Order: sequence, then C-alpha cells, then structure tokens
Amino acid sequence: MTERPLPSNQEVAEVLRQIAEYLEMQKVLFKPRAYQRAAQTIAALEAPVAGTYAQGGRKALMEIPGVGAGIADKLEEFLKTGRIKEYEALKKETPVRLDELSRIEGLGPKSIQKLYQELGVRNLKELEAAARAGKIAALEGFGKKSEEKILKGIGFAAESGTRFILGYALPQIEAIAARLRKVRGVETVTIAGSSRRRRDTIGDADLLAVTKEPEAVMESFVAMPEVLSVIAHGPTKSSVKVRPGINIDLRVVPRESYGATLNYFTGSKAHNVAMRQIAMRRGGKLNEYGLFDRRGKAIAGASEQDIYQALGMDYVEPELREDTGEIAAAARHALPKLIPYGSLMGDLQTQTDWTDGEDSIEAMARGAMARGLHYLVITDHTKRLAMTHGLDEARLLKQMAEIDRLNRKLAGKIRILKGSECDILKDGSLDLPDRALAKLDVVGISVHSHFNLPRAEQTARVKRAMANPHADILFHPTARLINRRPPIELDMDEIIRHAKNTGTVLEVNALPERADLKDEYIRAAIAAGVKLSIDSDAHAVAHFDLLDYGIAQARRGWATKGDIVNAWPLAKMRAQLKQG
DNA sequence: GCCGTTTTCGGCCCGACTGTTTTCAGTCG
Repeated sequence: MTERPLPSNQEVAEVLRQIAEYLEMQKVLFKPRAYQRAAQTIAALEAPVAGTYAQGGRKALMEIPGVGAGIADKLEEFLKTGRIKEYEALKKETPVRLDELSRIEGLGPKSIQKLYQELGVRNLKELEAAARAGKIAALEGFGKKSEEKILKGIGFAAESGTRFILGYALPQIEAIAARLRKVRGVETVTIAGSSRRRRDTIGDADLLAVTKEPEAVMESFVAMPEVLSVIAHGPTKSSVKVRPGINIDLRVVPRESYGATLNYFTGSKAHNVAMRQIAMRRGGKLNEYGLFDRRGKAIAGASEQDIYQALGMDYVEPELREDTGEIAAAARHALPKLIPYGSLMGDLQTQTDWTDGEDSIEAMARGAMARGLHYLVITDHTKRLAMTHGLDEARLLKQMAEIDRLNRKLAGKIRILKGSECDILKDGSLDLPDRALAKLDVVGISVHSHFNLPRAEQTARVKRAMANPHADILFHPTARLINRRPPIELDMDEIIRHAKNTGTVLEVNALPERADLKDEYIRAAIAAGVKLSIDSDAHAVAHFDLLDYGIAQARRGWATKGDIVNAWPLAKMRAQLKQG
C-alpha cells in the first residue's frame, strides 16, 4: 500500500464546503450552514486537523467549534480512508463538476442543480454549449440576461483558469522542496520560476537541485505521495503533476553552473534576454551554464551575484526581474532598497468576530503580537454588508469601548487602534456618518457592491469616497478576486492622482486571492508620491502569516520602507493619515 | 448538523441586489 499524504486543512475544508453545496442543492435546511461553518473554522485553524486527530482522536475533533458528533464522524472517515461515503453518494446523485461550475459568478448550487436536471449540464463545456444554444434562456427561472451572464462568466474563467494563486500554491511547492532536501545526496534545492519572482499567480513550478546522485533523487521525486501523475522522468529533468493540478519540474544542476541555471530558470524571459544582450555587447556569452568571455572561458556561473557583478551590474532581486527598467537601474547602481520581508510594524486591516472574522479582538491582538507587530487596527465591516453582521454606529461605539478596555489590559505590549472597513455606497457616500468616523483612529473605505458600474461612474464614486476628510485608506482598491472576479473598472491614473491630492493611502491587500493593488499600480502610485499600506485583511489569527505575500507584491512594485506607512513606528504612521 | 446567560429541543447572525417575476428565489461571502 502506498503512503497517502495527510490532507491539509484547506483540502479538508474544501470537502466540507462541497458537501454543503450538495446539501444546499437538495434544499436541505440548516445543514449546509453547519458544514460551511465547520469548513471555515478548519480552513482558519493553525494546527493541521490531521494532527489534531492523530493526537486526540474523535474527541479532539469535537473540540473544534462547529464540529459536533456528525461532522467529527465524517472527518474521522476522511482522515482514515481518504473518502466519505455520504459525500460519494451525493456526488453520484448529481454528477457535476462543482469546482468548475460554481466558479461562474452568479451560479450557485440551486442553479447548478436545475441546469443538471433540466439540461444535463455537468461541466463548463456543457454549460457553454447549452448557453450558446439558447437553452438556458428558455428555462423557467432563467432568462436572456442570465444566459448572457453565464457566457460572460465562462469567458472570464477560461482566460484566468489555468494559473494558480501564489499564496495557495507556494506552501505546497515549499513542502515538496523541503521533502527533497531531506533526500540522501541532495545538497541544495531552490524554487525558481515565477514563484521565486513572487508573481501573484503561477503557471507551474521549477525546482533546481544540486546533487551527486541525480538518479536516486529523481526516483524519490516521482515517488512522492503528493504526485498525481508523472509526465517525464529522466536523470537531469523530471516533471510531475501534484495536487491540485500544478506541474512541477525538477532539474539537477552541476554546482559550478548553479547560479547561471537559477538565473535562467527564474526569468522572466524578457529579463534573461536583456541580460544576454548585455553579455553579448561585452563580447561574451550568457546561457544557463554560465557567463563566458570572448574565448569561451567561463568567468562566472556558480552564483547569481557573480554573474550580475561580472556584467557590471548590482544584484537584481527576483521580484524585479521583469525587464521593466531594472536592468538599466542595476547598471546605474540605482535600484531601490526593497522593503524586507517581515519588516512591518503594524497591520491596518483586520476583522474580528464582531463581524465575519473568526477570532476575538484580544486573540487578534495577541496573534499580531506573537508575530512581532507593534500595533494593529481593528476594521470590522459596516452595516451595508449585512451578511457579515456589519457594525452600525451603536455597535461601533461599543467596540471602541472594548478596545479601550483591552488597551488597558495589554498596555505596553501592543497597541490596538480603532478603525473601520467602511463600505463605499453606490453614490460614493460612506456607510457610517462622519460623526462616527471622526471618532476612529483609522478609517478604511472599500467597494463591496455594484462591481459592474461603467468606468467613469465607478471612478467618480470611489473618488468621492476618497475625498471624505475621514477616509484614510482605500482598501483593496480594485476589488478583484483572482480567478473569480475581475477588477472593477477604475481609471487608476485618476485614482492615484486623487490619492495624492487628498492624502489618501492606497492599500496593498496581502490576501493571496486579492493582491490588490497589484505590482504595476503600486509602482505608479510610488512614482506619484502616494503612500501605501500593506495589510493582511486577516479574518483569523493565522492570516497574519499572509502579510509576506503583500510585501512580495509591494517589492514587485519597487516599494521601499519609506513608501509603506505601516513599516513605520506608530506615531509616524499616524502623522501620515488625514487629520480630523 | 450544531449549539445553549433562550440550555438537551427548537432555534439557526442581519439584508441588498439581480433577474426573474407580479410576490419571490437565488446569490453574495
């Protein structure tokens, strides 16, 4: 019997979520919410649920909030056997690709069920065929507009569906790299490619290994429990597909050309081309085996630093290697000193169990403290987001009193600031009155509705909100959800200018599916003299660990510490915000 | 299926919006 890898909390949560969707299809009452709640809790847990079960058994599972006898049984079954009988039965009854279909915006379980029963639609392909044939518009409860919306959703899924979100793929890739490092005979393993450049999405992953026993290393690579299928298996290069569908290449590299190969496989292609041109202009040659002079003698190759230096350049951080000016800047010794990972002093957007967060204010504060932060802002949702139980003025005042109490309790350890993630309404006004906002330390504003306004109207709406004298930070400015929802139509030049004029900070949201602002806008904002914040948008203590993905995105936008207000001490950060 | 300053049964966070309707179901997160 082959070893089965223990499922991650994400995978366990995904199964529970799918069960919830199937139950919802069948119009089962209340159970879906129970499964969803358990899924959400497990997804946010720090400790792996598989480990919890291994140590404390079914009883320990039932300690998890939202997990009772029923779900504990399902979890136990899943962890022991890798399947859940009831889940299999549900899948059999409605054999549809839920993962594919529910990615279409506006398609929920009920619609998926109806489309299957009436039209036999099981996957995206069949959905598209039915829509194109006009069969969906003819269904009761659907119409022409629903059909158009579905086709639009399919188009969006098609163009964004082949890439993986960095923050969800990277831990998996890192786990595989870590496993390889333990294999006998392996000297080093490095992650190259777009993962190393920390692009917000990646297509596949490249690993480089130095070893004297390539065959043995390749054997253990293709035999890893995570591997779904082996695409290629040779002595210097192997290629496998791992859950959830990512291709990973492993290349064995000689020690003396390690730097050159790493440089080559880190890319980007455009950066590599520009590097090779410089080498050629100097009469030499650069390829994946090294840097060579005009007589073909190797002059560098073991390390990337040596190669850049030999070409008369400063070392270029991977996040900058996109051929967008970094080559010239490196030659002029004028690259920015990028904000280091782990260097934030505070977090300006966090949610708690007052709205849709998992943890209490105190738990969040202690979690932030444990990660070395000196301050955090509590920014729960406002009443417009009714589904999160958003705060109205009265509850906000209560929360402020609670924060005062906690600040006394935690005095000297961490500072909790009063804030809000205040909804921007359709007309650009804010969801809380000015007199309430005036009492807060930090006001974040954000778009959660009317995503489809035309560009001019959307831009004017957001600009009006930014002009509010209390609005300190524009949270996740484009509201995009990678692979799920396109960014809202905003004239970003205009928004950046307006941020400068109004003194509004723009956020770099660190949630992997947001990564919003994205790199090119970050760079444009910095060039315009706009200040930024990097926030976790944490909905649970564990989410503070995602802050580095925000830093990664900021580094890709050429950000230094001087550009990021929450890389500064509290007093200096506050002085940057609007007054009043 | 979960949970209990409504406590072992009977509830189950609030509401806006869209597209289909003519009073409402489904989705959003």
